[in-house]
Amino acid sequence: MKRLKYEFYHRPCLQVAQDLVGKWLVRRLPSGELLRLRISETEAYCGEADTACHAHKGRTKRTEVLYADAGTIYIYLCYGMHWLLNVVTGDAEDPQAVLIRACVDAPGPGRLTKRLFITGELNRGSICGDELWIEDDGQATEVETDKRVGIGYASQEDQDRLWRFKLK
DNA sequence: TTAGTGATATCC
DNA sequence: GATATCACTAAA
Repeated sequence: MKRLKYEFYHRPCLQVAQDLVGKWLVRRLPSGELLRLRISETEAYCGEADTACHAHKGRTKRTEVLYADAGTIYIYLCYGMHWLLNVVTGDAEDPQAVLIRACVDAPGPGRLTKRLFITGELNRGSICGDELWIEDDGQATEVETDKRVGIGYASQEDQDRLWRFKLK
């Protein structure tokens, strides 16, 4: 098992999103217990030019994290009850991120975070730290693309982009 | 299909 | 200050 480092995340978000499929998301609980889930679905949100990206209207208190350097964790509360997990990619000051949408045995971004006890406390943390990280088992994976979901507010053009990546 | 839930952004 | 909106889920 190889732990993914800064260099992995310091690349264009489309590439990172694709490469994260099939990797292992590892969570260390305060109790010390380790939980591992295999990532089965991701989505890329590619900066201010992408109207589906939270940062497309510019910097706000909430999107500030997206402007941080690669490997920063971006977590926010959706619909008042679901924590969604993202990882910042690319250069600092370039607000792009990858949403971890699902793992094997944990379909849906909200369920995934619930299963791993992930909450807003981890927001702004590092994905290379000791609370949450991602490992590569070296196994080859087949990835298929699809349209992103839940972004009806974005431009038609952006809604049609195949920026969702799934384990085949 | 629809209700539930609360932070955030945007508008007074 | 108020309200509209949301990268969702569970129950029916």
